[in-house]
Order: sequence, then C-alpha cells, then structure tokens
Amino acid sequence: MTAVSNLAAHAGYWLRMVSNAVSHDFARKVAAEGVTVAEWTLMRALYDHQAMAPTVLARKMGMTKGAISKLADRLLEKGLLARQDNPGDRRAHSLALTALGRSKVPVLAALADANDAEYFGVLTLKERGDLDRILKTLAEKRGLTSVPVD
Amino acid sequence: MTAVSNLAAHAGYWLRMVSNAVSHDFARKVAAEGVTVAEWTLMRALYDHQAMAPTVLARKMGMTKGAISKLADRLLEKGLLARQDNPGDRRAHSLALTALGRSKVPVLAALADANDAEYFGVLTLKERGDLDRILKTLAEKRGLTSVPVD
DNA sequence: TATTGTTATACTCTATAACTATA
DNA sequence: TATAGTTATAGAGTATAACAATA
Repeated sequence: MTAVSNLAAHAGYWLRMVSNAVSHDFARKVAAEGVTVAEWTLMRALYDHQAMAPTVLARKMGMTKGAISKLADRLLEKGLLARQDNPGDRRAHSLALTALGRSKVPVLAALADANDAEYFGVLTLKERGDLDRILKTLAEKRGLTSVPVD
Repeated sequence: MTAVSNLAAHAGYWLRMVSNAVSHDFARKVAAEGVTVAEWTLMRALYDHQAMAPTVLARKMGMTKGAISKLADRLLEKGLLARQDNPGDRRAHSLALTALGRSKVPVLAALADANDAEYFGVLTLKERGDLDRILKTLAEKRGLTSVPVD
C-alpha cells in the first residue's frame, strides 16, 4: 500500500483504457465509411424519425445546439443529412437523413455489431451478462441518459 | 429484434457512456487544481522517477513524442515540471517534476480516489470485483497497455 | 423579451510530418 | 545517416457566448 495511489488502482482507469480502445477501433471502422462516431450516433438517432429539431437532438445526445449545428454541417456537406424548413415556425429548421444517409445506417450498424463482437466475444456469456448489468447499474444510479459520442 | 441494431444494443455504447461520465467528472475535479487528466497521468507517471526522457514517457503513455512535448509545455508554464539537459547526450532533455509539481501529486491522487469511490461505491463488493476482473481480462486479451488519457 | 438556430472563439486531444540539433 | 526532441498543421470534440431572425 502506497501513500499515493497508483493510476492502475482505479476502476476508472481500466474503464477508460478499455472504452478508449473499443471506441478508437470503432472510429477506424466507420471512418472507412466516411463518418465519425459522433456523426454515426446522430444518424442512428435520426433513423427512427422523419425529422428532428436540433434542440431535441441536442437534449437527446447530451450536446449543445452549437455542437449539433457543426455536426449537421459536416453531414450536410457529405449529402447524408438535410435541413428542412418548418412551416409552423419560421425560426425552426428540422434535421432529417437523406436517402443516401438512410441507406448508410444499416451498414454502420453492422460495423457496430462487428466491433462489439470483436471486443466482447472474448468474454464468457456470464461475464458479458455481468458487464452489461453492472454498466447499466452505474448508468442508472448516476442518472446517465445522454448518448456518448467521444 | 430489429434489422438495424440500436445504439443501446452494444456493450461498447454503455462502456463509453459510463467511462465518459467518470472521466468528465474527474476532469472537473482536477481542473479545480489547474490540471487536465492527461497532465495528471503524465505527472503520476513521473512521480515514481527522478526524470524520464520524452520518448520513454511517450511509449509508456501510448502517445507520440509530439503530444508529450505539448503536454510538457503546458506543465512547464504552470511550474509543475522542468526540462533537464542530459550531460551524456546533448540532444536529450529529460522531464522531471518540480517540487511544486511533486507536492500536487498526492492531492490529485486523492481526487482520483474520491472520484472512483463516488462512482463505483454504488456497486456491491462482488460487482466491483467482477467489473475489475472483466475489464482487466478485456485489456489483457486485446493487449492494451498504454495509459488512457482522454 | 424569449426562443430557435447559427456562428465565433477558444481549448484539449490526436495524428502526421517537417524541422533543428546532435550523434 | 539516424536519432532526440520540438514545432507546425489539421481535424475532431467540447463549452461558452455573441448574434440574427422570428415568435
């Protein structure tokens, strides 16, 4: 036992190490499809809806509306997303996937499946169940709800 | 079962959500002491040694030497770290904590302890043991060794 | 006035590579 | 030449706040 605790003494350290590796590898995979992880999460969130207001997306994803704007700009340039005027309120611009963007979502979802299998496939079924349950317990007890993007 | 898997269907999603929350809260805590998480990990790595070459630190932390240089610049400005000439090789500059930097490490380590307790204290002893073991299994099977900083 | 969304600014971290000095 | 380290550049993420248009 040392007076000054070691980095590796903290669960947060291991959590960050593994999480970074998983996310980094996933980022590499989706980069081959021309998008970032943040862009993927926005696209996946949009996939289940016709259109969503930036403010709603920001709340759902735990980001500021400014950050959503910047993300949307990039997806717009790539032709994956479109801004739509709102007939009821001329301040409002909804965001929606284009046909191209929509067609990309299943491809990206398959990459997410593959990445998960690659990493967590080394665990036993019981370990995977334990990990899942513990992570969801932690998320629930700390009131975490927003989509993690980085 | 849906054709396109949901974000929340992936263990990587929950891992990232929890890891981001833990790291973000820790970042807030150490920011009150004027350092970032990356700066803390470099300081902690240096704490156990008199001095280390940037190249060695880079390897230990899984960063490039360029990234180490930039980190060192910031810690130098804050008076927490010093560059030392190497008598044997005039190209080499070792990095070492100043007395001020060294005195800060126990304080930051206590914040890391507190953050870990705050997050993982809600788990049972068995759950903490399971999480620890599973994370270390994942790190080992994927050959992860470098210090995670972001 | 308040709200919607965009834009501006600034900072951290990351990655690649050019560059300087020394070996 | 090769190596040690710094510096430059660019991209992605984050946060705050100023801003224009509309309600």
